[in-house]
Amino acid sequence: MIATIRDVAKKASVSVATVSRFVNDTGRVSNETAFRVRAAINELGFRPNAVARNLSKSHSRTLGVVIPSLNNPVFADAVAGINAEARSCGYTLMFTSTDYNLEDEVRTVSTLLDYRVDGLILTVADSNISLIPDMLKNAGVPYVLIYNQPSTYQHPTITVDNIGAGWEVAQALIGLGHERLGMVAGQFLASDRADARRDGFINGAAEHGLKEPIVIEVDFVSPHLEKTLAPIYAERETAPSALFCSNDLLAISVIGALGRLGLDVPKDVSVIGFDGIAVGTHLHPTLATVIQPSYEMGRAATRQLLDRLAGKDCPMTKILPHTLRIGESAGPATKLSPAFLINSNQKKQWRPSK
Amino acid sequence: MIATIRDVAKKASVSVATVSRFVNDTGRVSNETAFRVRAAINELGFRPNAVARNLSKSHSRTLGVVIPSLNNPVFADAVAGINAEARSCGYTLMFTSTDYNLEDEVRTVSTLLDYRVDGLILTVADSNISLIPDMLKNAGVPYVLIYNQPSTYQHPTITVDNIGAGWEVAQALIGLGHERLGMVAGQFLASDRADARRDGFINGAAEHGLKEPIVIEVDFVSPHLEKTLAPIYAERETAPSALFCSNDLLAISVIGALGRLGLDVPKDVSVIGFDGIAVGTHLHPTLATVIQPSYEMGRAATRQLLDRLAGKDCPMTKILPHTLRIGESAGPATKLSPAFLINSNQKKQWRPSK
DNA sequence: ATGAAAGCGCTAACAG
DNA sequence: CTGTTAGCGCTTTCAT
Repeated sequence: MIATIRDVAKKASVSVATVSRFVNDTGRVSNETAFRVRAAINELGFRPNAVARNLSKSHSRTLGVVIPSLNNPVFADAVAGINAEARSCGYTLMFTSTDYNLEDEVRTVSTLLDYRVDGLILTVADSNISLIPDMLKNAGVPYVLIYNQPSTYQHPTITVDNIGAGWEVAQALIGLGHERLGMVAGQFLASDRADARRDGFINGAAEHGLKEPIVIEVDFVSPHLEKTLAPIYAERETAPSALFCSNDLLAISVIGALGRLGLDVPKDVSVIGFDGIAVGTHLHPTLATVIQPSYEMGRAATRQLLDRLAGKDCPMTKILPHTLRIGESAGPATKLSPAFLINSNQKKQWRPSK
Repeated sequence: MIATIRDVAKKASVSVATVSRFVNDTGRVSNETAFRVRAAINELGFRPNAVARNLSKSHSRTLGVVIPSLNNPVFADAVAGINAEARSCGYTLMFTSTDYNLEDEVRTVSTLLDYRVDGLILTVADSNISLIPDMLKNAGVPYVLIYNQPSTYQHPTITVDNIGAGWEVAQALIGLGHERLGMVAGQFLASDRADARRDGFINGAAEHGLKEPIVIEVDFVSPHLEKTLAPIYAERETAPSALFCSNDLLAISVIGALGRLGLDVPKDVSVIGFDGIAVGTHLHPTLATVIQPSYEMGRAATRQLLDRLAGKDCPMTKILPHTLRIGESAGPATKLSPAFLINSNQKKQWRPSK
């Protein structure tokens, strides 16, 4: 069995109080006593039991992290940021992913609460529906939402301007000459952030008098995507010449599906995603997208939470800046002509001007 | 302050022992007592303090997870599997990523040990160098390595046959007519598994009398890759016609870099990765790769760890099956001719026969 | 500067 | 069936 503070005390012929003081550097300890204690600790390989300490003090130096899925790199990046910041402040993470399962969400938060995490960082499926933020607020447990876009700013949140970004995407696409816009949203459609992105996008389109973008909802990524897109692109004259996808993963799949339908991106259709996941920059064509500073968002959320724990009062909502990257997957609209029926293989790729 | 077991006991006019029995369903409690206790619990919103419980019992129902990086989806997938299995067994995860930093590795493991996790699931940078497995073994803390490929099987490990897979890749490439093979490895080269993959690959090549594949080592993914590859592909006659990358992320970058150098994959160069990350199937061309059952590996590791905790003795090493997927990024070798200097844009893509 | 002792919230004998 | 009580390992007054 691993040595306890009592073992150390005995071996050093001091009281446990002294050992405790030495270990935590709280209160004076004479030099020679310190020497003996240090020796005992090393001999015994003593490491203070954090569980016992946590029970004694009233905190755990532990943060709960709950996100929908690690599958999406955007969350993985945020967790990396959370991890970095938390560790550098002496906190360790209790982590769970919920797979967008509402019940799991509350179950997992309850468990984390049982472990008495000092605070929680979470992105819930839909912050306008989830009971969790209110539950946390009532319980008096510090927390901050990340990525979520509550319609009212009553919960601490780190996010980007999803509406504004959606609007910018519309502007950019219109600027490239596109007139028939579409949006494709995945499981995220039932999510506050996807909603916001769509609203901004549709507004942007409306502002230019374009007819409302069609919204294509897809349930699962892989096989259905092609089937969903096929009928739409059977009629090229009416099909969107530019597609805004609610996230990068989806955008990548859409590009693939479009390719398999014989359509070239960006020559035939422009595609733009959301998130700015790293892999997008390595693709060919590179992925046009709205970049969220995910890692930074993770850090910011952690910092805010820690500040809150320290009693500082922080701004309720922090909007981090996003960046629109017009990668190669988005290009100028080309006028449709009967020629579009001919599968010309010229690779005149449009490249963004720097 | 949140209610304690004592508050409940008082309100229900019973002893704490009875409340404890009721909560943990250990020992009989009369119906009417149960009724009162339940009422008190609900009224007070009592939730047992897991920290206190953990101190009392000698376990924490907590598992430590340490992996190099969440940046690589392959780890994210494994963590998802760990999360699923652990949660279904009532365990929660303490998570940290180390960014391949050796010092961080031991620091983080120490912290996890301080929190008295019941066991650890980890992939260390290089299990043949890391002190951690031995440290854990000596400390008597249950653990299992995942993805690692220790040269001697003295640590519980869940992995795939990296050597065999590397060998198969060589065979497959040779079967496609390739004679000049190359391997490109990233930060992973200082890793046991990348080593194993390379060994298998080189052996496979040697078996067919091919000259030893060149090994291209790259430090960072993004910009340097092109610079590294450029001089090699300046001389097409000697440059590898097929590249085996130590992981999928790297393979995707290589394909991108090659493209920017004016080389087409798979027409000019075949590229095959390792891991089987999901995004690979959505690319165009789809990524050829060795699929590891990452999610399953995470689950298997967790199950094995839990079994070990339960006292069952498990096989030291468990090798899960991998699958070679010849995606579109790997195709038949084309004989070089002076024509290769001409940038012909025919899109005659090779597709794997099912 | 150091020790004694009372908790932190819960579990688990041991009595009754 | 239920209550008493002694820990679990550490922190923290309060004395000395």
